[in-house]
Amino acid sequence: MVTINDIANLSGVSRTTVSRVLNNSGYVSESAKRKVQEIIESTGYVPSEQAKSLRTKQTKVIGVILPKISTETASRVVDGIDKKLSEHGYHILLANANLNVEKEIEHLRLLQSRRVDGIILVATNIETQLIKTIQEMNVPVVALGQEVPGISSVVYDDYHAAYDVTSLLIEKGHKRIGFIGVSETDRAVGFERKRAFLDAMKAYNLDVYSAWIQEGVFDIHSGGQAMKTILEESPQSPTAIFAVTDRLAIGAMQVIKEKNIDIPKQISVVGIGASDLSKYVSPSLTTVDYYNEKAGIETANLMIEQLVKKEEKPKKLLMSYGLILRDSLS
Amino acid sequence: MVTINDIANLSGVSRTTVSRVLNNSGYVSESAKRKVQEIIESTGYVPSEQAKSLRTKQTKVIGVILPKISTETASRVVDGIDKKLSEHGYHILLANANLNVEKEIEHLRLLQSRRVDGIILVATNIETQLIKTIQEMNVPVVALGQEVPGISSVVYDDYHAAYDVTSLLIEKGHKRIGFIGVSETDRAVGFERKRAFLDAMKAYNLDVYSAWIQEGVFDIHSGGQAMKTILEESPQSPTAIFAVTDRLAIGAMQVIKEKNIDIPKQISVVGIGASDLSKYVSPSLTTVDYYNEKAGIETANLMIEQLVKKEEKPKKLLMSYGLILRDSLS
DNA sequence: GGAACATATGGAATCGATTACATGATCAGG
DNA sequence: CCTGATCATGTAATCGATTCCATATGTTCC
Repeated sequence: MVTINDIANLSGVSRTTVSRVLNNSGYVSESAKRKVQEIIESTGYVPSEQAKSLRTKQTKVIGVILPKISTETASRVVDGIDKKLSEHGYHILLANANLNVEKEIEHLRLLQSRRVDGIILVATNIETQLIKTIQEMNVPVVALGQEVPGISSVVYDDYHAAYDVTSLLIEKGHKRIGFIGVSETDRAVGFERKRAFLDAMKAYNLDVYSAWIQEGVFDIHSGGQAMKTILEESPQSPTAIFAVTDRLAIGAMQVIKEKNIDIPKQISVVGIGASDLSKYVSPSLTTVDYYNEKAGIETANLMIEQLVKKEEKPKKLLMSYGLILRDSLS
Repeated sequence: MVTINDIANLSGVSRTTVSRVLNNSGYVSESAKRKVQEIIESTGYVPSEQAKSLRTKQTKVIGVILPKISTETASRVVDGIDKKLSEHGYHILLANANLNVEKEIEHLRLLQSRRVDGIILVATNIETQLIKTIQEMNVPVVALGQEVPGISSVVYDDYHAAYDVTSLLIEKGHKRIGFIGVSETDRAVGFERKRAFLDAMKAYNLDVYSAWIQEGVFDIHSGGQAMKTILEESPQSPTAIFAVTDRLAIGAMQVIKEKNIDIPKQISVVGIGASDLSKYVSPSLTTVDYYNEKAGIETANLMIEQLVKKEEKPKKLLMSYGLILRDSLS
């Protein structure tokens, strides 16, 4: 591999001069510049960012830790992050935590060893050990999806989104409403959305039956299982189902349709996420758009602010959301 | 940031010894080892891969160039790639070409400047300039999705998949078959799948009407547009539609349903891709599973072979595929 | 004509690791 | 007691860039 020294020798100048040509800095005569560029061209020399980073102390790489790569949310978010970061010449180093907290911590260390300029943590469960690790590192970290104490984060407005969805159902006249959630250890999706649901029900003085409150695990199948339980374990069926994710909602819809219960005439269903799926299932699913790509962009923005403007104080950004009314609701 | 020198000073040994402890190599006394480890622990020292790579000439990073990040195919593929690469201690540096050939070339250079150990190119259109650039670089490159001359590639069996799908329709008794493709500049999706369709029609002595051959651009909407043209521009409608991607097929289905034409009684629809969507639209879509994650794994495997076993000779791997029969076909 | 300044270039230290080589101690075997 | 392993550690070069500082040559202005 050809190095700056080769270029220097071949052009008959010092590597200092070559460096000047490369970075367009300092004084270089036109003739020297031409000569050097000519040699660079003919040798196909590409300077090593490696070596440069070692000296300049910045890699122009941002590590992105994802809970899982192949999800719609993740890919939208990464798309947004990349859009913004690439504008500023940053690259993304990907790390897949695979829903595993230990791996998340391991990746933090790994990214640190790669001397990334910053780390974006697309978070699920926030654990004390994780927070501790983050605080020990002196690399800017920005979280997306869950609030992490002490660092900048972009969070979805889970509480209000879920509250609005529930209110919507209630205002449409529903009184018997079922709920399909996920484990409350997931603070945003599990805990907050459930809290909002319960609060809204209470605000409207509606009863909540425990048999109608079920839990799934983020996939379509478990949404169906939860729905089965709701339908089978109680004498009376709810007239509406609020599932905390689109996939859970779609699983529920499948089961409802299998039982020849009409959606939305007999049971309305709503989800959260505005997945591609939600638009094309039938009936189309009423859901909430979380603007994931925008969230990615905003997260990258916070990162850039910390890197470029040396912003120290952690910021918290609350994303807005949009209700999408479709046919699964009446 | 604490360096190996700091550790050396604090532990009262040379940095050579620290390096030995770090890499578990050479001779180090138990006492020295303990001392060094203790200091490392207490300072939270993380060695710089940066500096290490500069010396050892390998970064343990693989660049992955994607035509577009937020697609189902891309995320499945990346998932597969990451699974295999992480087993071998490699990380992924992401590059988004955004369906832009110039950006693809630009990213090749950028990745080269980062001294990645290899590059995986998830390809769409192969252009001569791109091939030239690849050949000039002395970094292992593996392509996925399209065959690139001179380098290892993993390709889907577009021809046979499309031929099988067409035969399937014909054997179900369909004679009037419409086709929704994409631009033939996309060799795999555009050219090969169309060629297979035409070949199969010919083999069964079936006529192909030009009004029934339409083109879209990879999204659901354009599938619908193509379908509208097919239905409106010809006196007689086809009894089956073969769309080269699931999204095109789903767009077509939407339009067919809007016109109150029954799927599959009046028109059957098939796609390719086995997208999540295909399973949950109604009727569910008959499609072809391309095993994207597996393809990602295999691609990573080829890369590992080149890196670890120093395999020189380019290999070509043809992926298998699986027909998924669902309700959109009769 | 010399001080002050702009222009052009190179020498050498530096970033944080690895590693070839040298050196010194310890110990076993003849 | 000497020889040659084996063990333990350190010195210094190296990877490929950037950058501070020194030096040399013009150029300008009083």
